[in-house]
Amino acid sequence: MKKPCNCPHTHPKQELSSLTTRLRREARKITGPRAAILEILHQHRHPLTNKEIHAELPKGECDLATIYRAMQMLEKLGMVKRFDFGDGVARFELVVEGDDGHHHHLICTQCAQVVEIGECFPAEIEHRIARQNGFRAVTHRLEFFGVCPDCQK
Amino acid sequence: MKKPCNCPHTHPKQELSSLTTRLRREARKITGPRAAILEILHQHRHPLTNKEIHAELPKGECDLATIYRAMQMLEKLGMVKRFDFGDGVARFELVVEGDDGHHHHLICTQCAQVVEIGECFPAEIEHRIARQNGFRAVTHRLEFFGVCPDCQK
DNA sequence: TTTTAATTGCAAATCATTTGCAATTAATTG
DNA sequence: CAATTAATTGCAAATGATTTGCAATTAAAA
Repeated sequence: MKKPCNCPHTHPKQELSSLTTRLRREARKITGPRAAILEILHQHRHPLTNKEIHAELPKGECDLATIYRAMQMLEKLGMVKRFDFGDGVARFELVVEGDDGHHHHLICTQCAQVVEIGECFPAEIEHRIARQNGFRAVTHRLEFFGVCPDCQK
Repeated sequence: MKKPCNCPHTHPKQELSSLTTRLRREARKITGPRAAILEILHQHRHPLTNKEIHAELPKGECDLATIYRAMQMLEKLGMVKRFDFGDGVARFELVVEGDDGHHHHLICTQCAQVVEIGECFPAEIEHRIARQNGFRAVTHRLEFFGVCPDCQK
């Protein structure tokens, strides 16, 4: 379950400083480890596991436990979104300010390649499901799985 | 994350024997622990965790490791379907013969009550997603979360 | 009933994630 | 800029779910 992320895509420059601003706003310290973690998340568009983030950091830069703690905090602040691909490992993606980060992925079951999906579960159907069962504040967790072009060869 | 399953619903009688038949067909032994596990799954319509299954069994009836092994095997044979509610614990449901068991749930984030959902992600949209990305054999994992009627009070 | 391969119990091993705690440090204050 | 303080970190140990090695047991075939 891994694949080098050779995408040169980085998020808009502005974002990084806005991230530290957001942290400060919450009375949180901008520490070396945190800046480094945000930097890594910033350079990858795909969800990363804590272990992957740890591996990206210069050796000894930051403890794995610190990354776990940072992700918990960032998630609580809504700066990061947690994804579950069903393999028992949490993955995280930076969330653009003002957005809730809700979206889905298409994952290759052979090589774990991840594609971000624009589609979402139809809101009308979700509302109907909520109504029919008397539930409130209904959302969903949705991920697609299949075999990518490369792995079909 | 638990709730007594006070549903008297059991699956059609016929099923149980057909289950053992299926096992035999696969050159698998019908052992006490396995029969007991199938019996438990048979009496519950909601997904159960291995620990819950273990708790349902008469004390000392069967080791937890045996249940883990049995579920792995039953899943491979397609007799059981694994569900992931995102809380780090696997849940299983018996699959009706001839069916693939694909369906979804609506889970209360407060009391963990589970409702089985009839709706599914629209096939046309899924096909489009597969096509647009060149993926084959695409499926999805989908669960809904919200606050149930009881927990709204 | 014998033979044999599948299965089980039990303990130890894995893995991801969390946590206690003392040492370190960012940010504030004077 | 130095002192003060609460937040943060590293490290090791603790958790929890799940897996695995292995010797003893047992279902099913012969």
